[in-house]
Amino acid sequence: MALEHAILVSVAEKTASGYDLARRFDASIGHFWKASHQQIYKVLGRMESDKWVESHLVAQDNRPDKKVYSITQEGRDELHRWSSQPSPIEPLRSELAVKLRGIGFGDQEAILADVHVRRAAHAAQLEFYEASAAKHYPDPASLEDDELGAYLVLRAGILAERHGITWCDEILQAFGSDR
Amino acid sequence: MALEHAILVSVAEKTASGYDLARRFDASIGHFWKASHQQIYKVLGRMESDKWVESHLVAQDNRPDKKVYSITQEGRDELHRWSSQPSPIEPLRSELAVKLRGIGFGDQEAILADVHVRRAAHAAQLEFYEASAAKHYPDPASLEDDELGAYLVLRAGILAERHGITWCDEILQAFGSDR
DNA sequence: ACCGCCTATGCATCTAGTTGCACAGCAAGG
DNA sequence: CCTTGCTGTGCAACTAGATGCATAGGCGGT
Repeated sequence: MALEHAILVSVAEKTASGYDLARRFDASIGHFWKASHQQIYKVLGRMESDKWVESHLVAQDNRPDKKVYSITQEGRDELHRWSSQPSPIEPLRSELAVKLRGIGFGDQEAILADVHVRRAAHAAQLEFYEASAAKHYPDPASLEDDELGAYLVLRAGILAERHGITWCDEILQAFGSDR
Repeated sequence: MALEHAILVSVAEKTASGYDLARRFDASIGHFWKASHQQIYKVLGRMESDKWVESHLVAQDNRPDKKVYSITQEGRDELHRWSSQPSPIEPLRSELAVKLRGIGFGDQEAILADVHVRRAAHAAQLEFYEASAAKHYPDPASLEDDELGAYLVLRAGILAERHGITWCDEILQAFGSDR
């Protein structure tokens, strides 16, 4: 269960409310670990009872109060303990693969149309990641260790999208739909 | 929810018991859609009440009876209907990415050791997939459409493992641990 | 004046999937 | 003889996550 730890990393970088975290998950961490705001609030509650984080209420003008969370020493210890354990390799899960496997029983045209859409989505995401890399990490060779982590995560995104595009192209080419 | 459909494809290819399916999932489909035998039995039960499959008991010598499932017309219709819908792009989920993102708060040495292990696992899996491709699909250019599907799924596996290896290498190189 | 969107927090319900356990007979190896 | 492993089917309990709903004030546009 890594959502706790993803939140812990995010809160360790900078204190945040549940709402802030939900937005960060939409914008950055969420590219490789999705979470809805409902889930974030639920997990934050559990993390607070476990003493990994603590919160204080902050009143604001013209907007609702917010509960700002910060990491505790116990939270830091937990992060360190967790990072020293090996992480399981996430199994692949591809509905498209299942469809391809059974393409003889299905609707070939619809599947290939879907592959076209998927290719475009991968291409758009790749463009986004590459723009992000060019903007934030123009000179990767000179990064500090902690920035390096974030950069390598972005690299994973770039590699994954390229992999997705390559696969789509192979599929379309194999079925002669690459026009 | 694609497990139903993964099972449906497998049963459409060849009738099977729950046990057979569990083994197929271990050996082939399971490389891109994991399922435990408990889950398979549960889903088979639901599929039977939905009339997507039907079963009959087969007595055997020196081993327990088994319940052999076959696909119904309704099951075939459902497969076709399902394949004509677009499939959602599966979000990435990488615990290692979370660790890298927070490597400044964690145990760098342990994380890199884990990356070494992971690289080896990807390499072994790649070797397995490539051997499988060489054995079953020596001449990909001349495949029929239905074999093409299975071949392209294997290609996805190969591409994914290569992608995994590339990422591991980038990480190790970036942290100077590539020796 | 009303509509929709943003900030902000959360509960309730449902589903998919994991983990642990149970039963039962046969075969093979030490 | 005993243990381990294979064939075969399943239930029960739990957890993570998705989905839908609720509340509430302010802000900007038509």
